[in-house]
Amino acid sequence: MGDHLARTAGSVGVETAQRVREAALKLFAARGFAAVSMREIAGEVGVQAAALYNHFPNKQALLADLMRAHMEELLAAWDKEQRQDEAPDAALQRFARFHIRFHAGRSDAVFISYMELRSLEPENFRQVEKLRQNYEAALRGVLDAGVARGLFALADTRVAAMAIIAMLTGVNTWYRQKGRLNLNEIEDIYTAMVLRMAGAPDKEALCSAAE
Amino acid sequence: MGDHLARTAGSVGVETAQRVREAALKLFAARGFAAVSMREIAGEVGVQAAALYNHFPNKQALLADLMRAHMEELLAAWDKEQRQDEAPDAALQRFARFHIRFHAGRSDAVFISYMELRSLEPENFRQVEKLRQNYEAALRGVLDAGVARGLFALADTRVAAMAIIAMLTGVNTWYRQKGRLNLNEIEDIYTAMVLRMAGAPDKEALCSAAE
DNA sequence: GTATTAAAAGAACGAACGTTCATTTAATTC
DNA sequence: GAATTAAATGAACGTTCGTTCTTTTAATAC
Repeated sequence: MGDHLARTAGSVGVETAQRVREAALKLFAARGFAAVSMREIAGEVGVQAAALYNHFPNKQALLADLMRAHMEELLAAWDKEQRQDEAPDAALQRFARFHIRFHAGRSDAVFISYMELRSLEPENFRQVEKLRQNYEAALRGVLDAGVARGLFALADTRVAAMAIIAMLTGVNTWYRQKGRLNLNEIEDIYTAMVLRMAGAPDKEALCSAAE
Repeated sequence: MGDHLARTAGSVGVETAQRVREAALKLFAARGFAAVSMREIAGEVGVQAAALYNHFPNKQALLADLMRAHMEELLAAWDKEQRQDEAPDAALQRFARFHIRFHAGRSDAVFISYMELRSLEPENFRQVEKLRQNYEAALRGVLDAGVARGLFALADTRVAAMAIIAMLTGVNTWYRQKGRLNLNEIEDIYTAMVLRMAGAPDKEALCSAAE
């Protein structure tokens, strides 16, 4: 007997915890933090709700874990992507491509990170918000450098950074793997728009049509 | 006796319904549809939860009412804003200013309309999504006209319309009435960015720095 | 191989949820 | 001014929620 009781054969803590993260990510993104129950997450993992508490102290900590992890991965990935002594226009182009590509593969985490900030308790919010600001500051650094060298014509790099990130992140609301455009095409379209938006000299002379 | 029972003096149905809408809008925006209870909404209005059901059949219908109303107001307002025979670049500029200004005064409704689509049951979702697509189509019409006349250099007006709307709507995540920039300044910055992004000939010759 | 620890189950907790109902009172109709 | 309708109340419905507790079994340490 004992075929439905207690610790199951082959269960490993870290593996279960990871499967809980994945299930929670998917469910929170699809229906929102408040609308998803611990029982649903547990059901997705194939475990009882009480088992979740072996891995996370409570529901809030699970959300905070997901959001913090996402932002830290994002910052680490951009850190790795950066090149020393790259010209601002090339760096901006790199940023646009990076942002689209990184986020496209993580639509659930992106959705959560932009939608569930309000579900975080103050201390968790503070931490995640700080990471988000770091990312924004990284882009602003590129823009500032471009303005300083006269490459970009931007009235306000703070606003521009937010506008660019909002625009790029918006891709996530409609991008589908089997959609009309593949990721490369989307990146091309957006980098062109971003560069032009920043007032960068256009190598394909799109501006030459002016006047 | 009777000081805490039954119909209260001076209560009028349509007024209470409106106050319910306002309370729900505020609470849904702040904490999300699923996280707000009917009792909280009722408390904000100063009424018992059961009284809400005199005005709305259920919680879902209340959300759908808010979202449909917001989208219909948006479309009606843009319809009024449009000018006959306006040049595409002027129309795009008008759209950008309109979108920012309209949304700035309705941050709660905007938040809900972009975040709680997933909380709508299929039929309600279909209706609201249709309205949203109409709005997107309105902007795409401006962009297409501009491309047709050689005023805009856009590789994909579908993508561009979504990018512009995402970028403009992003203002709502940070704009505050007493912030560093007033609404006029924000509109100036964004219209400049949008026009340049579309590749519109720049009257202030910002492109002339190129090459 | 025994003792300990880790990871699960299942039952139960009180609290809160959306909603319904019977009742009461105010406003309106005739 | 009596009858009707509209708008509220308070209590209650059955569910579901996040979480805790005890128990059981698997994996690990000695």
